[in-house]
Amino acid sequence: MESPVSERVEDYLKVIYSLTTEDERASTGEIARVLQISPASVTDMIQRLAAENPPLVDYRKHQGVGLTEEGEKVALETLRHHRLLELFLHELLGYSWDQVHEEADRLEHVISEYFEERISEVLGDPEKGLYGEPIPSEELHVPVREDICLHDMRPGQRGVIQSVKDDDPGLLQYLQTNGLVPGARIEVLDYSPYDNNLHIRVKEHDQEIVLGAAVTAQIFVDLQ
Amino acid sequence: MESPVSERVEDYLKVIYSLTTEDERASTGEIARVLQISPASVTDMIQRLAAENPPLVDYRKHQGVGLTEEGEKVALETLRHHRLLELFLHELLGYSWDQVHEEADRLEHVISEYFEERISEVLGDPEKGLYGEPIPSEELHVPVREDICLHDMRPGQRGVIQSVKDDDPGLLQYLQTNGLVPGARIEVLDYSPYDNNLHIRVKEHDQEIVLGAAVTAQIFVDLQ
DNA sequence: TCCTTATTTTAGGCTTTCCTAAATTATTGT
DNA sequence: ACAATAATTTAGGAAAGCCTAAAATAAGGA
Repeated sequence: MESPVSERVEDYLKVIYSLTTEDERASTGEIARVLQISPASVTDMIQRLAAENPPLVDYRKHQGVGLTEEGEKVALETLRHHRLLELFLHELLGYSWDQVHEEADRLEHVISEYFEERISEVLGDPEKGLYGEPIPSEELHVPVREDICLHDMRPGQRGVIQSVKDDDPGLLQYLQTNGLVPGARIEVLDYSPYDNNLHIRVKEHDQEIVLGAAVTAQIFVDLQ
Repeated sequence: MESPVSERVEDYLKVIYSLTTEDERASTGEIARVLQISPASVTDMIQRLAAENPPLVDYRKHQGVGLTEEGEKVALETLRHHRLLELFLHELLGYSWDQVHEEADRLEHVISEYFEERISEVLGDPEKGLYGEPIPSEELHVPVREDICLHDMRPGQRGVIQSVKDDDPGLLQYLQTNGLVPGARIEVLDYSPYDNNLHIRVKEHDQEIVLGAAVTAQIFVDLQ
């Protein structure tokens, strides 16, 4: 009933999962940008995923995609692998923060359930990842997301902007023009301990920006 | 100059390496049997490998294949990954002997050089694998193979028959008909401590056979 | 040696996943 | 509302790996 899925399909589902929120579907273009391929290729794959039995995504022309229950299951399984691997590489093999992501992205597709179990046990069945993000449980329940101040985020962390303190209209304007609005997906690229600046990427615009503490202290983010 | 190679190509090169000896090239049919695909597919792939730049195999129609220096480098790198992974899974993650092989076969293609370094260090830069086989060094030198009596081999070990004591013509005949000749690749499947019998598989014939101590004591094997 | 049998290769095709170029559908500014 | 622009989809095609059936070659026995 559950046919195994290719590594590439896992990649697509993972991206769609991360691009999707309560009431927001993922668009062809966004997926293409994240995966660094052409939009046409994405349409192609999406249609195949929707035609699977059971379907892995819910697709309607020109209206983006969402995951079905089956698709989400696969995405969460992959995500669990990823998070456990990041922790494992850091804690047990001495990887630095910026090294773990790439390795985990390759390993997540090939480790067995047994490998997952073993490293989970060795790590003490953690519920939070290297960056504080929730790790889906073995039964693929996702713990509630945690609100964290952007100011406290560090390189490698990714999340969705949840709220912005709206005292200063000028600041709000500035944030708006840079896409730093609730719902925006961001990733911290670099941190400077000297001036407390954060170098971040705003996924929507595929744009990078450096923010000072005065700004980062006003923004709250759900870790992904 | 060194273009990266697909996982499947690594599989082919690994198999050709294991099927090749001093003066024996690997045949299309053998490779097909090991990889469980059709001979036609093997010819196809072999020809592509020979057409690479630089070529990874040395191919002449109807005369089997051998590895070029480049091809051997890739095979040894993969083999090193495999052996280190087996050791790692067993020693650090508590895998049993019969569980390590399959997992290592998948992981060997995706771990980075850094991962290799890290587990090698954690394991104390070992030179012998889980089954006593030589592990290619970081510079891809293969330690000299060790001659071991089949009688002393245990489940999971694999090797190539090197020599057979030829006192007993009847025994020789028996060994011959079962493919137990120098060059034959074998794998120990089971060991019975009560009667000292070994249950082994002869790869060439994809045939299994149980041998008593009287026989196993006469056969010498190079561990792979 | 010559014929039968076994092995290898060629030919033609299929599936995945990607591409570019062209066509279609949405969105946006006036 | 409607034209210009942006996003998406369709069409046609390529490379990697696999397959089966048929053709070519090698090996072995009388």
